[in-house]
Amino acid sequence: MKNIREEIAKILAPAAGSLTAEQIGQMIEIPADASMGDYAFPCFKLAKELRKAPPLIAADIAEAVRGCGLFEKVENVNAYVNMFVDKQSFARIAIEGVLSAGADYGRSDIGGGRRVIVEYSSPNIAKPFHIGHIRSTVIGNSIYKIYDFLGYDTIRINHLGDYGTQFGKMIVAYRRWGCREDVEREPIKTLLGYYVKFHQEAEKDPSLEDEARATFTRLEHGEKEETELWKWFREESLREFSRVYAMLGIEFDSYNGESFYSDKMPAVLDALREKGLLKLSNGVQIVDLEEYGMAPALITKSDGSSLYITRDIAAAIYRKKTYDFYKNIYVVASQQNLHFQQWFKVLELMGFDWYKDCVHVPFGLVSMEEGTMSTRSGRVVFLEDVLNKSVEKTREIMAEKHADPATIEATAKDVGIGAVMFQELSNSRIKDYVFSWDKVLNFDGATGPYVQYTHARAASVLRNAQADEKYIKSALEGCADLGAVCGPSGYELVKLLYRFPDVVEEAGEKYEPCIVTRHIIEVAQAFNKFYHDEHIIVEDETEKNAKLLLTASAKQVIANGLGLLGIKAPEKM
RNA sequence: GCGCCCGUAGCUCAGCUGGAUAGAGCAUCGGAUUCCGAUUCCGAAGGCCAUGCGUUCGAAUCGCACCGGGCGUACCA
Repeated sequence: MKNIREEIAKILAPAAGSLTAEQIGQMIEIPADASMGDYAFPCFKLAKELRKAPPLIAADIAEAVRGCGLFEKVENVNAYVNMFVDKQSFARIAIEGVLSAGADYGRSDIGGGRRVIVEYSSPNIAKPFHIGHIRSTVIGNSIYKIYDFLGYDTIRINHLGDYGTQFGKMIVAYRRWGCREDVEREPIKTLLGYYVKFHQEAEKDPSLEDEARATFTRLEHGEKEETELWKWFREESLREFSRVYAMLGIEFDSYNGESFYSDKMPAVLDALREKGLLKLSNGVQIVDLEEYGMAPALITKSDGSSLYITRDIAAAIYRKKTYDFYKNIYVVASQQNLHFQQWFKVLELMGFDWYKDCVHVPFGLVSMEEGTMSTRSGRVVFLEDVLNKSVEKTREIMAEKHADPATIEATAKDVGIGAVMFQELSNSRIKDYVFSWDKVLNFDGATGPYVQYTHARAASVLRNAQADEKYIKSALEGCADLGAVCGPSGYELVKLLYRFPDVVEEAGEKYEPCIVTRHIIEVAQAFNKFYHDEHIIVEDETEKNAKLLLTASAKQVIANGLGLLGIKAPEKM
């Protein structure tokens, strides 16, 4: 597809002093107000070099560029050169771009097949999947899809929290108060109950904590009884998690969690020792990071058992060896910022120059009105409950709108679950938020169902016009006049569709799926406005075909965008 | 205490690699359907962009200070 910004930059370059076309390309703006042009070039920066007032420069550039065929109109307003691209040419470039690429529109090869690891979700085993876990899961999934789309060779890793002192606690609790049948009947809720009880009892009797630590140490040493219990808890938990992943439509290439690196830690300790990085402090082995303004990194506990930074270091080294990554992305809560800084610094001190390729992608905290979510106090909202309620609500709304039962059956899940995922991907990752049932079950305005509805509506128009793929393809070839989609609302939509590939790229650079989310909301709004302003299925063949091409393009971009968010785009709802 | 993050309309948030008049959604009020799907669309109202100083032709955006909130800060992850 033709890149219009580059074309313009080439045209401007001869008149813009010593700036290169690339520099100009970066300076070209898209004005907020369409009456100021499709593209604009501010001339302030040229004033020094050309020793002339910016408005005069703008006038000169406008004059020089005016004759070129790409523009319908060129104006100079104060220091700006405002360029109005010939609408029909633009519409043709945009629509052909979308429809010829189809589901691949927005895909690129800037990744060049380089390998990128995305670690996300990574729940703690034996604890329920609650609403707080959805963030890493859904954001990470979308980042994976975006990187895949950008041409990277992408690996998805679920770094399960399946190790550590918490399992010592669980085993201790199970031995004291546990019952095999209960666990088998309802594993996670039962295990959670033990975990909660452990903390209640430990307040009265702190020696339980020591017992838990000792039990984890036995597990780490491979003691048979502890290992068997641990394996059992792990299997039961994974079975429940996979049910939630199936609902969300999320998959992984690897479930190698913390325990996987258990046998790879002695090598890490050796390497640290060899580099002279290990120091004994209060009976604990640490890496001193004081000169970097950080608290020390705790490598082993006083009883010699491992801590999570040690496992994370081992995991990073293993991944470099196994996958030789170009980029190693961790989608983990912002609470762990310091942990990541320490960890990456230790990698650097160990002499691994690829520490620079490790990226922590943090996100904000989900809390409840009652306060921070806490598994051990039982103050949690289960994700599965949220998803089920959302699907139920969707069913009710669809029934109210007189959708037929077959459609409800086919799409209520996609819409209900999509609504929850969409909301999660609507705001900047870093924002904290307070969970609210009212909010999560609100489908009005800029929500997933709104965007999906728009997609279904576009699909419906195409069905009514009997405009299947074949029809659209031949219409594209035969349609000489796109004037019908160059009215105000049609052209706004055209411009948004054209920008989609840039949007995907930016979302990848910034690790921000919400950039995609917001863009497809804009596309949906623009399409709905177009739909209201213009009648699509009209008598005149040329006009109708142009409008159908735009409708098919909008539908495609919405579908591709939703796809990058991991959300389905229903044909009917 | 120290470190990191957040502060924009009544609420939830975009905009932050500086650029033309600061934008959405929700809520409120008022409109639009003999016509392709009203989970729609249009309009009104709503702002010392937390505060102060600085840098700049130009600051919501950059720097410093300060206030408010969140998170983290040695044997949990």
